[in-house]
Amino acid sequence: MKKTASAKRASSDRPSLTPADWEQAALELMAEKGVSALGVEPLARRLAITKGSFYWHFSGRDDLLARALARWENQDRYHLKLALSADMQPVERLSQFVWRTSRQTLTHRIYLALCASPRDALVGPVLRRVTSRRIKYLSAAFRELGLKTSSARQRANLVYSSYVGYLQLQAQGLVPDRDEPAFNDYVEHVIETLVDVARRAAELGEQHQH
Amino acid sequence: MKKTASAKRASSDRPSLTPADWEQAALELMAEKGVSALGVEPLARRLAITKGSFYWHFSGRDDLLARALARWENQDRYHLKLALSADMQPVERLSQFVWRTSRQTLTHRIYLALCASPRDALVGPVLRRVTSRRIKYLSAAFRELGLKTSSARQRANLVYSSYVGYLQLQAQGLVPDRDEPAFNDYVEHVIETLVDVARRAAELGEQHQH
DNA sequence: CAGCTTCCATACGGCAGAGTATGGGGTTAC
DNA sequence: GTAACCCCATACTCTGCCGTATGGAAGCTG
Repeated sequence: MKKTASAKRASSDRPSLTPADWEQAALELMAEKGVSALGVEPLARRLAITKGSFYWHFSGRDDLLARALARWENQDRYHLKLALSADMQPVERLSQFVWRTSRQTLTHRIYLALCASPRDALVGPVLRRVTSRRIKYLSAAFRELGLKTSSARQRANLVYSSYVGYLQLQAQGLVPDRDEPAFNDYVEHVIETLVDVARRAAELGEQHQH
Repeated sequence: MKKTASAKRASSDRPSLTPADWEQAALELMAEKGVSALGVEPLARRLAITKGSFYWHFSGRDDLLARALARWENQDRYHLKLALSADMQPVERLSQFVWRTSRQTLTHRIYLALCASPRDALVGPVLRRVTSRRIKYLSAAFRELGLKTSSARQRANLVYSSYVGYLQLQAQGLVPDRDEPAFNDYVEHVIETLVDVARRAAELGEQHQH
């Protein structure tokens, strides 16, 4: 039952931090205070430990940020792969995407934090890759729905823009929380406007083709 | 022709900075590097002057930020007032709002920077007020279009979310620039999806009422 | 038990920025 | 002309963080 190579100290009171622990704590700190708030000493204080530990695992602040971002990107890619492997109809997939926005999960809050620093040399590339992947996912779903390539991409951009904007309004506290009934109404409004209409339009196009 | 009370030094080479100069420079710096990058010494270097000048006009960094934000909020409120006073049909007003997104004007870039720091004690209240005002403007336009109060507010939230999200994608460089033809296509797609459909639905409701 | 590795604590030097103190040049007022 | 005021430069302290150097406790290894 050996977990990792660095969990050897079983008798001590504290189980010796792994790099993964530092990366996860870095992601949580960024989700709360933003990318610029990610520092070595603040993070060490948060973990009730000193810098001596950090600089044994990492070469510096940029190293930590890069590895934490890689960790997050892998998680996000894994989630997308799961969504793709699940055999659902396009409408279900799109609805699922919209509904998933509600969950104030850590992934979304980190994405929001990264959006706040798009010009960062380390954040920028990761952010662009993740965003592109997600938009491609949406675009494929709309194409399966029957839309042309250009229309599907435009609709995907629109849906994704409204997703990102909703995260922003959520951060400002100007939008109903997910436990309120008004939130369900809004999500249904979004699906009706951006998904169902496209489906009906596509069906209309099919009728014309027949 | 006395401009302000502090433009007295006419014979010297440099015309003596006013508080408005500092505030404007602060807004431009924030638009480029974000709210957290707004510091006294960096801004002084930017203006080729020393801190001694700054601390004569302002009590500190927070004072500058608060006054700069107030300045920006007034500008934004003025623009909204202009848009309201212009007698346009609701569809025109909504289209104008969408089209205005394209202009990479300073106001939009500052709004983007503020969105990145919604939890800041000074930024948060200003940001919420401005966002609420704009959404109310959109909601009123949709109500004039014939939508019910709840539907109009939902649609306004959706349009505004897509606006904010588009700013974000624009910052990531993942969206066509406004000089490319693809941009015009996209904007027309947005208007078609979020404005025209609402108009037709409202007309349909009117027909039912008749 | 001696020796090595792993992981962390402590202490230090260095830098960047905030805020303060003080003086000085230029302009206006009388 | 001189006194007062406006605006800015210079020099200073203080704080927070980075990165490094070094030692030490705990565990495994023979």
